[in-house]
Amino acid sequence: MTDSAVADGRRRRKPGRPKDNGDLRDVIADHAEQVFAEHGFAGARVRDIAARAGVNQALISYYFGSKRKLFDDVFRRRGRVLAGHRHVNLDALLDRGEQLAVEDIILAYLKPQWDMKYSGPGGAAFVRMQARLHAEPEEDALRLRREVYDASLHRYITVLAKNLPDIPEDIISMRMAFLVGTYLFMLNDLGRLQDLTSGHITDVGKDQMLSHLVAFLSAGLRAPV
Amino acid sequence: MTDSAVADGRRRRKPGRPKDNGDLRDVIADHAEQVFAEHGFAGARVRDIAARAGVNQALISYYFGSKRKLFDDVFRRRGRVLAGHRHVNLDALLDRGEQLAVEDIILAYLKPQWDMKYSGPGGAAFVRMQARLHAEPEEDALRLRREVYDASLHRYITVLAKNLPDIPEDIISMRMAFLVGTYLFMLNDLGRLQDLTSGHITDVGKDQMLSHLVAFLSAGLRAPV
DNA sequence: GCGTAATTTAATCATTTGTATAATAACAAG
DNA sequence: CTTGTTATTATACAAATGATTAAATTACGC
Repeated sequence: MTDSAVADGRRRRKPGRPKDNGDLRDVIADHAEQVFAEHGFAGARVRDIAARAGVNQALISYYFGSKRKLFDDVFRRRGRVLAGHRHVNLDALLDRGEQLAVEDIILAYLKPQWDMKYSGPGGAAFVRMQARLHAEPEEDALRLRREVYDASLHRYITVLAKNLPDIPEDIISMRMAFLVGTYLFMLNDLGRLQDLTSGHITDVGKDQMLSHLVAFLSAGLRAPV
Repeated sequence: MTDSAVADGRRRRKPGRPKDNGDLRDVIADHAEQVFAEHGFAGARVRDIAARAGVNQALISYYFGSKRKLFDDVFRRRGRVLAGHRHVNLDALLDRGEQLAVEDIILAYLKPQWDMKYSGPGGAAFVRMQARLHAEPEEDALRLRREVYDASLHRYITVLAKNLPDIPEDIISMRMAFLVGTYLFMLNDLGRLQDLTSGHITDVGKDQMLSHLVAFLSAGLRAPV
């Protein structure tokens, strides 16, 4: 339901450039995000994306070249935003100068993803795309992941290492990898937490959940070697 | 010479029941496991599975009915084994009677999965199948997950709650959900840990990795509320 | 030995899928 | 007004896909 002024109203039968030229490219990307999130790359159907975006199927070849390029494009778009926020948050922390708590650093890393998830359907879809991409062993997927995550994750590891002098940087690296798994898995669908635990978790709000997660992960990161 | 029988003189199998029935059903299941792990459900091709198993494509319909049923079947097969080991491990712990350490409980839960992963190609494939299945929002996938994980996870939560009286059972449930995400994500491909951390982790053996993980998760579980 | 049921194959079917092509309309430039 | 460029559509296609069919062959109970 990402607004597409073009999507519902008009049904032009004849080909040709419409009067109100569009950023149909963005409309396509938005809907593609949803479909890829729901079905994964292999499961997504180009026809479905085109239909939901309310455009002709050929348009997606026209704008993106191929299904794979569309996927990469959509993923990078959000990925860059995410990485940007992470960098900004860490910079802000470092500017404070004081000694940082592990909790603050973890929160700075997690919060952008959290906010993105709840920023709208597109954000939630991106989280699901990430979870799926992390389960793909293919080379393409690997490159994309590295491209998106590498830089900011590395900075956080360095800062954490400085704040946890008793723990070797190797271990911190490893634990940050644990962390990525934990939050992605969970953010992927909060609702599923209930399933995993047979309905025990019901009335925990998203903010509360985030702080629970930060507490859990911070304790793990600090665990004595 | 349009006779189809001997066109290529190689091993052209005539139809019919083979002398020694070598349970092709299991052969198919084994190879299906691999293919589903590599490409996910949607990405897997029935033809590919049949080809790798060295059987005719129709045979998989004959034995399993459909692609989806084949997937479920394969998944359940391993899932039951896994759940069985978890139950056994926990029973053994409880029989000891003494006060249990959180580390022991976590290890009892994780070890079967670990062992399975390193028990052979089938075990490793199953781990990847799990990671993929957990990223699927479809209803089918959800039911299957519940069916496999529910019972044993629940028991572990109860035992943990008894051993961590300061932490409400709700919180333990939530943290166990975190735990599932953490270990699945990581077990999915140990090699990828290196990617996530830009090659920082190299010479950590699988046993060592397991104890690192147990330390991390136990600390997280024990974190004060 | 014989008939029947079980197992396996080749061949094919009906769709689905990603992509390509040609036509057409809006718009800009000259 | 003509011409060219760009955005969009309907249509089509060749390849791939999950499933089915009919026949072939053998194991096995009687």
